[in-house]
Amino acid sequence: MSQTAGARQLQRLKTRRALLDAALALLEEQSLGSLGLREVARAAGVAPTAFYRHFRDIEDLGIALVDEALENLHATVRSTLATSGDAEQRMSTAVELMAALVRAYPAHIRFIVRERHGGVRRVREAVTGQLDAFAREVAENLALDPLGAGWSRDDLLMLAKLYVDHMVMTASAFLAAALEDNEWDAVSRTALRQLRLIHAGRVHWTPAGPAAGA
Amino acid sequence: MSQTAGARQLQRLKTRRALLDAALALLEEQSLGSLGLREVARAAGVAPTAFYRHFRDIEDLGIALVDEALENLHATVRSTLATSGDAEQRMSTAVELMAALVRAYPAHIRFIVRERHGGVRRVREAVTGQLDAFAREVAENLALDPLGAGWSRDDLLMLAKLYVDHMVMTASAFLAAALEDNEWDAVSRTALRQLRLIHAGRVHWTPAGPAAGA
DNA sequence: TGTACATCAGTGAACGCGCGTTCACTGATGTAC
DNA sequence: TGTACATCAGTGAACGCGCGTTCACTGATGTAC
Repeated sequence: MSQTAGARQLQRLKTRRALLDAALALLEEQSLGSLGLREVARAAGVAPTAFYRHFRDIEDLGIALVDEALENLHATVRSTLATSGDAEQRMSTAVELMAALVRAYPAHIRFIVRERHGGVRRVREAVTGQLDAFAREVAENLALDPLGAGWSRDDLLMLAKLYVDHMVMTASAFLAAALEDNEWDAVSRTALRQLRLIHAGRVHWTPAGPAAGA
Repeated sequence: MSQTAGARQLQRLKTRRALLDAALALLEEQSLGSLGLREVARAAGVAPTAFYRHFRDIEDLGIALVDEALENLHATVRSTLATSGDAEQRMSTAVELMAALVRAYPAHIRFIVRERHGGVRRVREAVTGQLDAFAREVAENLALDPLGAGWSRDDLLMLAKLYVDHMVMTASAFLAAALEDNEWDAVSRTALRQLRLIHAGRVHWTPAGPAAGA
C-alpha cells in the first residue's frame, strides 16, 4: 500500500477531477437533477463507462461536489470567526472574505446556493446539514463574545442562523452581480450595511422572552 | 366574444388546471429543469399532445406557476404591510400570515423557494424580478414610517431586501418543518425573534456612511 | 326551434434521438521473484 | 536488471426505454341563418 503517487493513481485522480470540473461547468446553466451521466463524460473527454470507475451515479458525484464546496466555505467561515479587531473591522473582513471566495470558486458556490433548495434530496440534505453545523459553530463563537453574555442557547442559535443565511444570500448576490466593479461594490456595501444593522440589533437586544429550550 | 363560461372554455380551463396541479405535485421531489412534458401529461390524465394546447413547453408552464405563486405571495406581503398596531403586533402578524400561506399553498411556495436559485434561467429571472419588486414595495412602505425618517433610499432598500430574504428563508424553514406542531412552533418563534432583532437594529440605526445613490 | 357548417380541445400512431447500464475487451502500470 | 503474471482505469459496442415533437384525426361545442 504505497502512499506515494504512482502513475496509475495519478491518472485516476486526473480523470476524476476532469469529471468534477466538467460537471461544475455544466451546472452553471442547469441543476444537478437534470445533469446527465453521458453529458458529463462527454464534457470531460472520457467514455460514458469511465464514469462508473469514479461514481455510482450523478447523485454520488453531487455529494462529492458538496464535500469540496463546503470545505472551501468552511475555511472562509473559520477565517471570519478568527478575525480580530473591533466589530466594524470584523464585519468588513467577513464581506471581503466572502467576495474573495466567490471570485475564487464561483461554480462551487453557485452549486451550493442552487442545491441548498434543489430537487435532489440526498444532496440537499448534505448541504443543509453542513450549513446547520456552521450555524452551531457560529453560535458557539458568539457565546464566547462579551456581547453574548446572558443570551440563551436558543437566542445565540437564532442569531447564528441569521448570519449564515445572510452569508448565503450575500454569496448569491455576488454571483448575480455582473463582472463590472460597480455592481460588485454595490453588493459589498449592501451586505456590509445589513451586517451593521444586525449588529446594532445585537447590541441593543434585550433577552426578553422566556428561553425556549427544554 | 362571450365573457361567460361556455362548456368548451370550462373544459379547457379544467385541463389546464390539471396540468398545473400535476406539475406542482411532481415538483415536490424534483426541480423544473428535470420535469418532463410526458410525465406531467401522464400525471394529469391527458395525452402528451394535449400539453401543447396550453403551453409551448415546460419552461412556459413554469412561468405560469411563477405568476400563480407570486400572486399568492404578493397578497400576503400586502396584508403584512397593511397590518396596523405596534411593531411587536405587526411582526407577530407577519410570521402568522407567512405560516398560513405555507399551510395553504405548500407546493407553490416550495416551487418559488427552489426555482429562485434554480437552473432554468427565464423562470429564475421571473422569480428574482418579482422578489425585487416586493423589496421596492416594502422600501416605499418603510419610508412612510416615522422610523424611516432620515434614511437614504439605499438604506431603506437595504433593509427591505433583508426583510424579503428573511421572509423567503422563513417560508423555507416552515416547509422543512415536519407536520408536528413542535417543530412548526420552533420555526415561528425563531423567525419572530429574528424579526425583533432586526427591528432593534432598525430603531438604533445611525445613518452613518454617505448615501451611495447617485 | 331546427339545420348545416365551423371551430378547436384532446387523441393516438409514428419518428428519430439520447439516455443509463451491461459486458467483454485492451493495454499500460504495478508486483513478485 | 529482467521476466512473467496480476491489476484495473478506460474503451466501444450493444440493449431497451422514455423522451419531445409532428401529423392527420375525431367529435363535442359553438355559430349563422
